[in-house]
Amino acid sequence: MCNNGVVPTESSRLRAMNETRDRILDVALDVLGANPDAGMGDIASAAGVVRRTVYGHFPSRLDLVRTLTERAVTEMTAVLTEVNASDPDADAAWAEFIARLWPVAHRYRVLLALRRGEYGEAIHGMLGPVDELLADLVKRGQDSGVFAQHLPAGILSQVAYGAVFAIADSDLSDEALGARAATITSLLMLGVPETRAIALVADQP
Amino acid sequence: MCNNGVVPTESSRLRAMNETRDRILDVALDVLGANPDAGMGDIASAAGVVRRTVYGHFPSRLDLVRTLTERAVTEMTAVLTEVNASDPDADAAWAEFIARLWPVAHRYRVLLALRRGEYGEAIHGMLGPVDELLADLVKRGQDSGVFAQHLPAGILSQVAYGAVFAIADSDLSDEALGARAATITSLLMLGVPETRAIALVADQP
DNA sequence: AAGTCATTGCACACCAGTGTGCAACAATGG
DNA sequence: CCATTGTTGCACACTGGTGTGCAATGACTT
Repeated sequence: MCNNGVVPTESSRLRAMNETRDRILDVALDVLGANPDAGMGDIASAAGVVRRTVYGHFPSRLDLVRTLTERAVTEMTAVLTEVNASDPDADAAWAEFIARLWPVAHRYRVLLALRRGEYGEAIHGMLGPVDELLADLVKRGQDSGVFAQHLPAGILSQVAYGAVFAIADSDLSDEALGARAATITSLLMLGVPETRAIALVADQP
Repeated sequence: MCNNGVVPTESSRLRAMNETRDRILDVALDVLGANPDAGMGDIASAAGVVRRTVYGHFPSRLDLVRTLTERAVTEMTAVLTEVNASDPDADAAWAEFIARLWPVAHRYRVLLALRRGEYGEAIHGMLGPVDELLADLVKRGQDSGVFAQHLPAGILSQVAYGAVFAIADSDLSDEALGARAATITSLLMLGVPETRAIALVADQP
């Protein structure tokens, strides 16, 4: 009676099953990214699988989106808490955060669109913790004088990282340029002077 | 044989008809603003009218959205061309533009959401001229050195006025504060120094 | 008074997407 | 070899929105 808990050695069947499950999730990000209104059928065929199979892994469309969101929240909070604790300066923390968040944001940019309409409330609720961490960081920057105060921290943080997603969404061919541009732009709108913003970006690897 | 062209004196029937038509359009902005996926039925009942009547004025949902977009484009280009010609400094022009655009942007903020999914292409196409004017203004600012160049003018203008719409979309209770915040934020992300941005906003009535 | 016509209230067909049920199939594991 | 089980392909019912057709109504026009 071994293998009583979960996934000790993962028999080949289970591995295959998880692979299709993961593939569905990965593909769903792409497909929904291209068209947020895509149906389960579109996702299924894009994943090389039948619609019925998708429902085998995710009882409903909402479950799929929810799982996607969970992933995003997990990855984002991980980056955010880590950076938040390590860097004493709010502006440097923001710069590092965006730089490290960029690949994630680029992958999950569809969630911004999905936040409206239909599952908006569910997604919005799950993204709450991320929003709070973000607002805290901006608040810290405002209190220490490195960020502007023309907007309350809650809204300013939303608008700033909304811009990051917007840039991630724009058809920018160069990936690295996008990351730098997103960092600089968000820093600028947070009230960081251009010279300082450029210096911060230059520090990034 | 008078009244051969259009609307010379508008008999009371025609006036009533145009009133309902305009009411439908006005209400549609609100309803779609609250929920971009709202159906013709929702719009109809919100306008105090039956669904069938809406189809009497607009043969299809697309026609309605198109009319809405036409309105927005007309109002926006009017403001934009006027401001663009009058003000020699790009940053001052942008500040005035946003200030005057604000009420319009606030009304038509739904178009930002509608730009994706379903009618996205149609709307995007109609908004083309506005995008160009906007990009030209930003380009002018970049060439004269008042705007930053971390992003190409086309994308930077999109992101900047995307932020304006985002602020218009945020649940900001104070209207006047929203306009000022939108102007300052967009100026900041265009690379205008905070002091200059605040000075420009202070010049606004 | 008679006619015009926007509006109404119902009817309907149509479409697209969702979610479920079930019998077959095929690869894996004992 | 046989049982398990993820996958498949087809079936179906259901929902919700779209767009159309048509007779009846009632206010306005001539």
